[in-house]
Amino acid sequence: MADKFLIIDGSSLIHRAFFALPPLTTRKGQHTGAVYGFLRMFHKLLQDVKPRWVAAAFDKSRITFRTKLYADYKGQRKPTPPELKEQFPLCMEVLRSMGVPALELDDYEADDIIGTFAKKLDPGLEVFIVTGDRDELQLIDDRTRVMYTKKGISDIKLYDKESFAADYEGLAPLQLIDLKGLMGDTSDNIPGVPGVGPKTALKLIAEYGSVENVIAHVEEVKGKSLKEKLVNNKEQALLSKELATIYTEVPGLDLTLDTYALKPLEGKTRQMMADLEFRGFFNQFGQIMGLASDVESSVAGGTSAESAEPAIKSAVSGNAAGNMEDLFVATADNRNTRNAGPETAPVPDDGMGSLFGAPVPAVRAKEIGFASQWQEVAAEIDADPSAMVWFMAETAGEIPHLRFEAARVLCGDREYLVSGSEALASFTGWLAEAPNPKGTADSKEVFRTCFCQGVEPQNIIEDIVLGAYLDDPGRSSYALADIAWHYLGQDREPDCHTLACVAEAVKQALLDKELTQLYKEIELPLIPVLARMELAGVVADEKKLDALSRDMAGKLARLEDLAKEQAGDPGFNPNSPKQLGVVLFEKLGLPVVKKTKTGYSTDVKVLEELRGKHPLVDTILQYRVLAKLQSTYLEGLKPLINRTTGRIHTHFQQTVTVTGRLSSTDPNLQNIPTRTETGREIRALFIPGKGYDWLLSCDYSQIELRILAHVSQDSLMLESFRENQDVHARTASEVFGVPLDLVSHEMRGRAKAVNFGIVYGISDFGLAVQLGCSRKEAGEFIDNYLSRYKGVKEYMERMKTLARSQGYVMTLLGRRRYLPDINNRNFNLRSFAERTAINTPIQGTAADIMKLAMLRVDAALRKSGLSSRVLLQVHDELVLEVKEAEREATAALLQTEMQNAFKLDVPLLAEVNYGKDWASAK
DNA sequence: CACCTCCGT
DNA sequence: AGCTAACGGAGGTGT
Repeated sequence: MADKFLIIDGSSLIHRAFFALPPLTTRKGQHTGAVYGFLRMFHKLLQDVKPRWVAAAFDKSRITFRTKLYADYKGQRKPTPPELKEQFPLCMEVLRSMGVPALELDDYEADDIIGTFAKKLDPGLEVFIVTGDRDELQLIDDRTRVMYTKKGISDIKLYDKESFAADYEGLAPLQLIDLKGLMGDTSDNIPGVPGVGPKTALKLIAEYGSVENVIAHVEEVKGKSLKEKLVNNKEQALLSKELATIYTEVPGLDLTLDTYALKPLEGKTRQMMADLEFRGFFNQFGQIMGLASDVESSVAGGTSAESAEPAIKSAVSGNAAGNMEDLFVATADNRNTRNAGPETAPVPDDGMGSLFGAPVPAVRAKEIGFASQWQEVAAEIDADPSAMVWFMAETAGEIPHLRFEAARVLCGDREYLVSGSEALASFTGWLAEAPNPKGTADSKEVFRTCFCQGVEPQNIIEDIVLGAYLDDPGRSSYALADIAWHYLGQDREPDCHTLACVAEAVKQALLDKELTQLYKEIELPLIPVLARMELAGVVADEKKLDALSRDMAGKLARLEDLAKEQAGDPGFNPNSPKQLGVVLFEKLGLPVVKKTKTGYSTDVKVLEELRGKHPLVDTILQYRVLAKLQSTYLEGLKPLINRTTGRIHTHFQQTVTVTGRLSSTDPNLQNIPTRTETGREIRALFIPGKGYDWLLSCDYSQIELRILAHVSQDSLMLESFRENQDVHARTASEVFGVPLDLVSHEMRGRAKAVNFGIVYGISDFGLAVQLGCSRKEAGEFIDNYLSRYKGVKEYMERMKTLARSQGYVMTLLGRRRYLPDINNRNFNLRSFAERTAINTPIQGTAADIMKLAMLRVDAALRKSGLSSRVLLQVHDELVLEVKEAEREATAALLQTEMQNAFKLDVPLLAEVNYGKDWASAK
């Protein structure tokens, strides 16, 4: 095989790494997340491609040669965040210290440098280009392949001529420039032909081969408007093609191969990695690139305990488990209390996770296709009832007919691949019977599926996705592959082996952080409860929904006509904020109240101010309210009514919010309208299902403020709740200095806003906006409040100090949230982290308590033998459907369990209401 | 896909 | 000097 030359598009990859990975800073505040991600990727590439030579290319400035040509094009590049900008030179420095030339030129982009390499290098070499920029696919030829990071930094697709053709309708790589000529590329300031998107462009180029040929045959093109566009914009198309073309004749590049040969690492690289706090990284690269003599001797001599030891360890185990975790945790976590990470998972090198397509596992899984085969396997597994079983199941079908479609099972070193309906049915039953402890990745789906099959899984003692979420709820993804990347520092297939390896790391992290109890006693047991709620679903009265929707459609049509008339434009779209902005502020000349990033703001607040200046404003306000209700809650709900059950089955997400709350999707049933009259009509569509008579709702009263009273131990607040006062009125009385019985409605309203503000981590500005008063006035309210509620003030300070010193805050049940920006030099980021430090313990504890309550309610209902069932959770409210005969018993049970879910230093109050629909259960 | 707007706790 | 109340999901427009 020919020797390989690897060319790295440094600019695009660092960019990718920056957005794909969590931010990371050194103790000194140097941002290193993108450099870290880049190096991680580089390491992987060295492993997988095994190049003999490596070069990296960078853009010198963001606006360069080709884009300059069209610098006056209306679009502008988004500004590069400073945290990212500072990492480019850093990365080049690291690469150069490793002996990898990092090239940048004044007049050429990284693309051009790469293109020139690709074309000018000795034709006997194999060339690999790695990039996050699709443009570079045009460089593919017989010996040049492009590794394109499809998403994030780990999902890499290797393109050669064939795979390019497969993705681009049989086009040759170079025809990409023709495609760009027509469709343009906003991110590169390439205009293309307006109105021609990827689909049309692909069709045209597939047919005509090039932009020039499309223009030559423009008369044959079907579609009048398309033809017109092409004719009117032919110069622009040709220019766009030119802009998209990578220049491959960059002069003055050093093409001597020796310059790019990989060399052993020197001490300076080790120093640099240490400065960046990339512990362990140096040794990983060292294993591939070798070490120069100055480093080897120091390792052998054991002068540097920090790096020498891991070098030996990872050399022995042949993997880098734990390093990744160390690195990420180093920024956000409490560095003092963490123990050393590397003893996490033994990661067998099974050859998985190659960048090049499906890897072959070391040991093939045994395929199980018949029930009898599974029975044999089950007997083997059950022979040791303490043996841990890891499994991953794929499900198919819809509620109430969910079923498993395939399952992978790992027990010890035996792995099975179960398929076929009989074998899977047997497997499903086994989940409910086997004594073995089991672990998986998304157990809610397992429970849902098993419940549909009439069985209840037993001894599911691990859900790794959930565990990873508790370890750090702020991550952007909890897909198994991403979790594996995080904990193991490797690209891994999301399979049982990965699951088992990651599990060790996750379990250890939870132990270290004292999260195991929250995990085992609350979050895991909650899963089947959520699964039952989802399967139960809730009935929306479809007839009324249709009627309401028709009614609404009529009103909307009339308002739309009116709006068009008032705007003086029959093409006016009242749904378009952009068009509205033009009409209001340019055509009608109304004063601009507020601007958004991209234009005029037309939100409610703005329109309210403009009310009376033009009749259109009022029309739009009315239109907006109805349009929202119509599209989101009427038309939006319709397709989500299950055709079999006739009910709406939302999905409760347990690993989304940073504070520990649940979220609800498809549809979101946690934001059904309630405030306006029309809104309540929508809420009233939700009714008890067949066999039930009432919707019963129980909600916590002021739970967040009660938690604030508890955690702050503020004497006024404690007293207020212990005496069951109206807190907002009491606050008004304190802040405005009037006796409780003289508090006016308005004063109470303002005090209420202040109380909310406190919970959110108040600012005078925010409160002023909320109250519609001056900032000064708002500031005085706050000062007044804090001088009366001293304990609250101390609490706020305490949380900020705590966050600053340990890097995270906790809820009462120990749930953590990391605040990496708490010491950031950027005022806005720091302030945000400070407000979060105040809010999260409150909001998160409320979420904890609600979860406890759900477990208690679920258990108590089952024990009681009542047929009432929980359908929905809306943060501080549970909604159940109940039979008339069980109404009072259920209400009593519900209230008791909710109020006693957790012991605070003030009483927890929960109020029950019931009705024939959700609106009247209030 | 980013942005705006708006629904809830 | 400038920007600021916490946590979410969804629909629509326009690139």
